[in-house]
Amino acid sequence: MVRTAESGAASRLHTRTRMGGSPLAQDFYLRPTLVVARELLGKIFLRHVDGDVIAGRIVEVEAYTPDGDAASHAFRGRTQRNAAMFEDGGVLYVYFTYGMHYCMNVVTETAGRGAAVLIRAIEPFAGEQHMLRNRGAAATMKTLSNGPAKCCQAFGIGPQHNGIALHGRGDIVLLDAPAVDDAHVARSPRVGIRLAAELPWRLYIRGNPHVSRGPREHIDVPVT
DNA sequence: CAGTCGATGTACT
DNA sequence: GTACATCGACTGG
Repeated sequence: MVRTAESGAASRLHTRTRMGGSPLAQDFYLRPTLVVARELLGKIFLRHVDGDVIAGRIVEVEAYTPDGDAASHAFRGRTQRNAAMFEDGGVLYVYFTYGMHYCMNVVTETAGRGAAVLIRAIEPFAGEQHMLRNRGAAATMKTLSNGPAKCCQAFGIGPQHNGIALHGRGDIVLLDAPAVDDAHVARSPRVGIRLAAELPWRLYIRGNPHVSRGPREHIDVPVT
């Protein structure tokens, strides 16, 4: 049978149903960045590619907020690289770094704000074999997606995905899933930054084996 | 384990 | 020119 765009979309909806969650609506992303970051923990990142489904549960994120956050790519205003951060929330911001890696962010708040949440680690949920192939020889099941560049590699995310919507009918989507209890959420300073290094805006699921290498210390203070 | 370091290209100053 | 929201290989304990 010829695969039309329509049947492709129908197939994707069917997969979402099997995964147990519906796509997060755009409203989810339009709220304050720290709130979105906190609630992204536990949600499902899913991609349809080459007839496969790759999916996993977000277990670690970092917030890059729009007001006075010197570590944010948007801190000095809009540039060619960070333009996606200034779109309405709910699109992907993908950037290239260290000469060889891509990292992906979920854009938050409303157009013109310049805010995003970095996806730092995902617990594989489906399509692990596909992820292994994408990651290459050095990868193991434990290191499939326990870091921001590894997440992009595992899911095949690259510059062609910069600015795409996560709440539409495309082949990359975030699915709702049960909230993670406060007791399981830890905070620490963000990893690998120089500026604003004291801000504890890395959030992760405490004890989850798919969280990246990062500070062991955590701060038991509610996210504000 | 932990710590160190090279790879490798681009955006921005 | 410099810094970079990283990774993986390698070292030493």
